[in-house]
Amino acid sequence: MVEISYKNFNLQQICDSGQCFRMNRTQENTYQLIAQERLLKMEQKEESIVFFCSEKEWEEVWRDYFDLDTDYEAIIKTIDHKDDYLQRAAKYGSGIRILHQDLWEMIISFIISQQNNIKRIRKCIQTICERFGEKKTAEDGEEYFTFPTPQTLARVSEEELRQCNLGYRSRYIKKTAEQVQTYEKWNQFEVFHYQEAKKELMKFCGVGEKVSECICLFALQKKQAFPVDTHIRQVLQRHYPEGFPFERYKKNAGVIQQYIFYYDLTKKENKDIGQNR
DNA sequence: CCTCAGGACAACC
DNA sequence: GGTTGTCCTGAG
Repeated sequence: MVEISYKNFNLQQICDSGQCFRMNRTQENTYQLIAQERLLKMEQKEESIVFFCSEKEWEEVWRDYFDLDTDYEAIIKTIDHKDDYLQRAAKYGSGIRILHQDLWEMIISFIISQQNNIKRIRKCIQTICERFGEKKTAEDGEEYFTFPTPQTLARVSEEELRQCNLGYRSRYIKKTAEQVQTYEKWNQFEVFHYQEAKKELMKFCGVGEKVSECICLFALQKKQAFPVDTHIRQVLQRHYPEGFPFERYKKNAGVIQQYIFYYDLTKKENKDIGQNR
């Protein structure tokens, strides 16, 4: 068990920021995450977070995964003081961190994400893990499924993928799994710069510009990647009709994007709750 | 019944 | 190089 006190680190905000589809809230203040072939349980306390794993595992696996060596407060401080909207958004989602997730898993996850909503994306991924992943048992006896490997998904038929409700994306996934098998530069993604990584990722079937940017941000730690979906596009039009100041935030634009996304998303949900009452 | 949710791709012009 | 139709599914 490891307990850390860290200012810009909130599990609920990370959960709801739409970057990780295998992290869930299990109870009021407890969460679990399946990543790195492991199941990690966590508890959010007022001033700290408890991770139910050994000190060794925390240092070797999760420290990097949760991007602990990046100072998010410093990024927030670079925000234009006159930019009221961004100030509010960053303050609201100041506990968000950009997770260092697995490349292969992100490629498939964000291919699934196109024309899809978060709830359904989670369900689709859960299904392919249960059907094609490896069943494991955690130390406390809880069973979970790992994300299927490229080898496995390359052998799965398109029809079997369709039965996971992946729709027309089934063909993309099948083909990308096959492409990855024979892709020679796989190990080079760690050294590719942003533009090159983005371009290379778009060679995979079903990966366009938006999906590629998501993969760059959430798997390759390219914090300058700024995925623009229809949702973000609307926000930019509404709040930045003169254009968004990309130059100012260039190397951390992706972090800013996450603040905007999370702020706008949960703000809308709050509105809905208000109307229902 | 139709529309839309965090797009990509091929087939055009 | 820009535009348009098509591709699944489930919720509203």
